[in-house]
Parts: sequence; C-alpha cells; structure tokens
Amino acid sequence: MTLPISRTRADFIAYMGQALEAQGLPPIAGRMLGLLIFDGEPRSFSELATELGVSRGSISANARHLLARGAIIKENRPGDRQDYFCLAEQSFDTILAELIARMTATSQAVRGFAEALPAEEGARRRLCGLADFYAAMAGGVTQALQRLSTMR
Amino acid sequence: MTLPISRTRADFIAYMGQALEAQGLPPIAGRMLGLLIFDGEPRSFSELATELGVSRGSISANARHLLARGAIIKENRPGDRQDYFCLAEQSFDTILAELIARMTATSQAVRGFAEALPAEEGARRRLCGLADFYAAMAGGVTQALQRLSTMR
DNA sequence: GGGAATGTTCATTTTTGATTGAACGCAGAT
DNA sequence: ATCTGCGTTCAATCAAAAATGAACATTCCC
Repeated sequence: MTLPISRTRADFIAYMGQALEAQGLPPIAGRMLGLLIFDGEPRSFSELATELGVSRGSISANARHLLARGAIIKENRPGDRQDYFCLAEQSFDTILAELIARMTATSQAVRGFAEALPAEEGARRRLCGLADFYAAMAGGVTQALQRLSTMR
Repeated sequence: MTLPISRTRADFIAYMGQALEAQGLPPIAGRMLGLLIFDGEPRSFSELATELGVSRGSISANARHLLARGAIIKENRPGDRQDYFCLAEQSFDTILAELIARMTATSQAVRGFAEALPAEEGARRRLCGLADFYAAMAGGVTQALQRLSTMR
C-alpha cells in the first residue's frame, strides 16, 4: 500500500534537511533544497516561507547561500515581482566540484607542511601519507563526477 | 630556509583542528589527531591535555569519540597507570569506510522515498537521480580506498 | 499620494554544541 | 588509613550559528 504523496514529500524534505545539515548546510537550506528537488518546478519566495513555516528573513539568507553555491537559481518573470527558485541543473555536480576543491586544497596544505620538514623526519613521511590520502579521495570523487556526467 | 620543526608542528596541529572541524569533528578532537599524526608515537593522556592546553575533561570526551570512530587506539602499559593514545594504523581507511557507509545509507534512504511514489510521478525520477548521485559518490570513495590500500 | 506586496537587513533571541572545572571513584604507594 | 595521581562524569558556562521579526527600501497598483 502506498502512502499519500504529500506524506512522502514531507518526510523527504525533513530527511534532506538533516542529511544536508550533516554536510555543513544550515537546516533550512537543506529543507529548501529538498522541497525544490521533490517538486522539480520553480517555487516562489513566499511559497517557500509558508510551506516550510519559516520567516522570510530565513528564506532570504538561505537562498543567498544556496545561490552563491550554485545549488539553485533565481528566476524572475515579467509582470511578477516575486522571486522564483529552482534547482540548478548541474546542482549535484557543483556540490561535488566543491568537495573536490576542498579535498585538493587540504592535500596541498598538508604537503606544504610536510615539505617544511627535513627529509629524515618521520613526521614528513606521515604527513605525505596524509596528503596522499586526501589526494586519493579527491581522485575518487572526480571519477564519481565523471561517471555521473556520462550517465546522462 | 627551514622553519624550526616545532613551529611547523604547531601550525600543522592548528590546521588539522580546523580542517577536521569542517568535517564534523569537534575542534579539540581534530587537534588531538593532528598531534598524534605528527608525532607518530603514543602520547599520554596528560601530555595531550597540557600540550593542547585544554581540560582533562575535554581529552576524556574527545578521546572517547575518536576511539569510537576507530581513529585512535588506547594503549596501556604494565606498571604505568596512564592511558596512552596513538593513531590506529588503518585510521584513514576507517574514516573512509565510515564516509562510504554514510553515503550508501543516504542513497538507500532516498531510494526508499522514491519507491514510495507511483511510477508516473516526476518526483520519483528525480529522487532516483539523487540516490544515484550518492551511490556514485560512495563508489568513487570506495575506489579511492582501494587505491590507497594497494599503495602500501 | 496612499497602500499593498516583496525582498533585504540587522539587532535580538534561541538553539546547539563544545568546553570547563569541581566532584567523584578507583588503584597504587607510603 | 591516608594520600596522590589518574580518568570519568556532569552541571554550569561559553561561544558560535541559526532563526526570528521589526524596520526598511523598492516597486507596483489604485
């Protein structure tokens, strides 16, 4: 037996809020994304506020955040003063690209520390290992990204 | 010209504190890990407290956290009542394995939501896409993990 | 002009999480 | 027995982040 769609929708939105919070997004940003993913079509600023039951100030701040990240896009319609938001098509790719950038940066920073040490220091070897670790992760995620883009 | 090792060490520890904080660890846990990575050999409970300049309560809590994650191990020496901690050998692998587990769990959760929807719902297709996204990431990291283990 | 709708800003409040430090229990040493 | 060193616990404190809501600017409509 199937649950009513609206129930699944609400559960999904709540779940996304928590899942993305664990990845560093503010909770409301996660729920906004969840809503936009589920609905698939643009939602207006005030629809978001009323549906999520949060203040307009929060929508404003979180939308700015998500826009800056390239996760969503703002749409404006002639003759309608409202802002509409929808998922950026390459929303996921953007997120992955940022992840890769962060890991690469960490790898390089650690390698920088390692290279400030004399070759005979054991610490140097360990830090290089850590740098390799981050580099490998960046590589793995890069492959995931490629696999995803060929997938469609 | 080379900086004194102790300077690089301090900088590295501070950097790790911030880098791992961005990945969800408490700041002190990150610094503990940084210190143990740099030094490579076991450090005692009180050494950690005094060197990092934090309370014993913090060391206790964060060590418990890191132990639970499998990132460090506790060592006890006969005739010495102190606890010693050092990096778990497969510390990095463990972290990756957890990351994979989390992403796989998310993928499955999202697919669960998708499958609660009728086939004709557009949302179903979108949620499946999201599930694929997480699955692909898990796959990518899995490859990274394999690459790392063959590397040594 | 007045009024309604819209998004932003910012000071304030709320919430969340980390950290501290005192109290405690336990185990050896004296 | 008492004392000392060690790690844990937990209530209180502190700090950082997020959310709110009122004030504001702008635009459109009458």
